[in-house]
Amino acid sequence: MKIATYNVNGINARLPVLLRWLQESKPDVVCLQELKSPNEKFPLAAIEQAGYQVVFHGQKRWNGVAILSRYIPIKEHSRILAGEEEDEQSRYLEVSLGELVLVCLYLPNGNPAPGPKFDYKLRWIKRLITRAQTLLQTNQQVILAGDFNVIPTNRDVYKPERWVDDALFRVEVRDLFFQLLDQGWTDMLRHLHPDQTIYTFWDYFRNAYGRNAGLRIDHFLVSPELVSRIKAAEVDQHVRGWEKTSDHAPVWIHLNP
DNA sequence: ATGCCGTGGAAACCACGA
Repeated sequence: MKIATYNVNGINARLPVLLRWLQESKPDVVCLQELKSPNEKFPLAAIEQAGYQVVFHGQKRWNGVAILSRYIPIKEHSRILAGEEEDEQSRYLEVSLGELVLVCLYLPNGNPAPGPKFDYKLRWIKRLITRAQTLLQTNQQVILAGDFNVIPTNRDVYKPERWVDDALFRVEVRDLFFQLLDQGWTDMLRHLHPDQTIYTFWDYFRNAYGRNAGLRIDHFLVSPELVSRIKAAEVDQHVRGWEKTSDHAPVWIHLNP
């Protein structure tokens, strides 16, 4: 089973690219982030016509997450990450697909740091840590996938020294990310490519993609019993080179039965 | 080293992203 995550940066603006990539890559399950669309404007018919059933949680201007599945019925658990009642940003979708529990997440960017947005990011990761611990304790097969907006280490960014004060790379954020990993999750892209430079995002300007000035911020974290079943984890990097493309590239894993 | 680009919504600019 091929499971992908893709920050589309606007589902309606990205629809042609998304459909082209679905046709080419043929993922069985897809987590989407940054829909930037209210529910009533979500292009449901086009995605269903491409062969997917969909669960989505849109929002008027920003954020928004969705899960697509070709064969396995999606059973929604939650579209809320517990721990902050007044949080109305659509950034979390937790479902089950057969035996598998899948979380699609869009972690806050957090810039500028320090500031209220950075504080919100730190609180959001702490809430995720709490939920992730609960999920691990159920001994289910769990995958946390999405745009974490966290650069884990120096080799996940083209020029680390330029990013030390950025909310994606600040030490508080990375400490929390590794606190999450220490619960027992495996960062699958890094696990299968320990020495490779891997990026999933390239800025639109300064020819960032052409210069390969990228960041690795889209991740697959998987629970312990799943690790040995995952035979591949890759970035569809060429999609970032398409016309009218997102600033993120799709990322995927292959899960053996 | 910088939202320099891209998107959406509202209103011919602004908020936001990373």
